[in-house]
Amino acid sequence: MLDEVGEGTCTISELAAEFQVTPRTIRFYEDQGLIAPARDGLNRVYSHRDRGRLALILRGKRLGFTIAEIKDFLDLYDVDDQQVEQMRFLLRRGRERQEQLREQLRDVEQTLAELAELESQIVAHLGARGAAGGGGD
Amino acid sequence: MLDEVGEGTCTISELAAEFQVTPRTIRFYEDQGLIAPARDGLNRVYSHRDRGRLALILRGKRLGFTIAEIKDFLDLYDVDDQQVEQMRFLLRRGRERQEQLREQLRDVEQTLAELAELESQIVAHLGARGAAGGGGD
DNA sequence: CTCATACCTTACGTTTACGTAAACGTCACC
DNA sequence: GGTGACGTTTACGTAAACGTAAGGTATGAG
Repeated sequence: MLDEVGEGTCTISELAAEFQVTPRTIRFYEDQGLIAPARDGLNRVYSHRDRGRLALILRGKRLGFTIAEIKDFLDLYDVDDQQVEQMRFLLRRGRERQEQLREQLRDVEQTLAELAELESQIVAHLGARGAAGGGGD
Repeated sequence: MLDEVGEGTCTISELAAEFQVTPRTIRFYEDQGLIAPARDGLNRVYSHRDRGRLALILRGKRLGFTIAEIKDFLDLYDVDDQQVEQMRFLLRRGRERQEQLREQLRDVEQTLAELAELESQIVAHLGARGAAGGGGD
């Protein structure tokens, strides 16, 4: 066990397991410049800070941002909190995304309504033929 | 003007313009079996019904469904009312889709919540520095 | 020495939904 | 009778986010 590089450090597969992703995914993020772990020879060594970055990356993904967007996003959190301009930028991006999502929300709701109607029509139709159409759950 | 094939009919580029898509897109949907216009020789001729189908396709897309899913979805609206077995199948598919959508709905709502929180944090951060960060609407 | 593990890099494969030529037919018009 | 607008088919290109070998390296165990 020669990997005594630091205290809160870990390997790529450990980090991957911790965040429920594959090592490949983490390397991919590195390729894209989202994360830059230290090295012990060739091997990647992840610090507490790296762990934080990965958490932010994955949250960005949950929010539906692209890798490129998340990169900007991360660079924002990088530069110590001074950059008011960049904060405003992020604020704008976030609001844009909110609008997109609200539209999506309306669409989904409308479709749910239509599907419900379709369902009741089918049920009625089946019922009319004496074939109880409960679906058999 | 030899295109007197019907009354409510139109060409591919007319339809494309009407729905803000390219002719290529419409041909692609045809390739995938989502739509099947009549032909005047080689040329495609779109009916009122075709127009309705395209509208449904595009709505499905806005909802983030794949083409394959939309195809099933469309077949749903096609049903000749006779086949009880098929009705039951469709009923099941419809219900499955509703579940998917409800999940999606929850995801979107959660994401919106997270974004809102992010926004308020940023606003607070900007506010704390005396830089009124209203976004300048 | 050999094996098994865990790591590495390079790089092609995958899926979805079209974009973008290429090469051709055909029609109305001047 | 050439020009341009519009149509056709066939087919390769593209972007996102990894998956998935292929092949090399380092290390501890037996």
